[in-house]
Amino acid sequence: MPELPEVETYTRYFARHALRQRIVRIDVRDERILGEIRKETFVRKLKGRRFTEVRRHGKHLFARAARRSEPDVWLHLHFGMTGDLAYTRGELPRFARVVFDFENGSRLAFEDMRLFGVADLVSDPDAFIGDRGLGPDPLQLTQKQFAALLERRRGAIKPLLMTQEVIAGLGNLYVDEILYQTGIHPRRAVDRMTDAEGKAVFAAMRRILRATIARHAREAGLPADSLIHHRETGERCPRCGGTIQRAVVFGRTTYFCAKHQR
DNA sequence: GGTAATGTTAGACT
DNA sequence: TAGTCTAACATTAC
Repeated sequence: MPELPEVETYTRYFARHALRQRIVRIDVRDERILGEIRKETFVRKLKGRRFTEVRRHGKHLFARAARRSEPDVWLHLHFGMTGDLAYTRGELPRFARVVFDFENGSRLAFEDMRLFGVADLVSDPDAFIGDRGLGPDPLQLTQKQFAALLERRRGAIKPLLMTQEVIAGLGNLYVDEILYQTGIHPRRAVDRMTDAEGKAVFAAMRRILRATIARHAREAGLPADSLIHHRETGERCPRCGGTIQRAVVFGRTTYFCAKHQR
């Protein structure tokens, strides 16, 4: 389930289990997950190294793999639509695509059923973020900076929030949730939003992301009156009694309340 | 069997 | 130019 809150959860999971561990073996079980990099290169560059730091930007995870007196290499993971991590001593997940074996006998599996994710290597995460043109991470953004992102924009709010080059980390589910909780229609033109609405979107974004990250840690979800539990046409809106509608916006299935989202 | 799925991207259109 | 749409990628679950 990889949007920003999930990738943040994977990052913490990585830190908890895989940090400071030496990689003794790497098993690329399906090369299609590697993108451009060759399997031999990927394995050769990581083997024998130790993960010393893990970072996240938007939906991207970076883990520094260090070896004394050699330049750092960073493992870069993108989780696509169905990516996940599993640290285990026992059975591997069915769709494990890359498996890192550690000195202590445990293994970290990068699994991804649909193979839309990527595992590769980068020399510097900041350079990667710059090259890719990724926007700022929503959790490291002030209200003022967020307001600046909306300035001089045409078009609808949902596509804007989904565009990783504008702001990095939001996906289909959480953008719908943010707009639902602020009462803004997904197709509302950005230049027809008030300053107060902009502030409300910013506040909801932070609130929802933080709450989701916090609740992932406890295996719970967003409150029962959140849109995420009612993503079905014809559902009764738990906030205003309106009807949940479905539309396609920016190529993605979008749910919203026809009554209170304007 | 048809459809849709939390993502990204190239190409085309307005 | 900026914004939006479509199709494609691979695989499963309903």
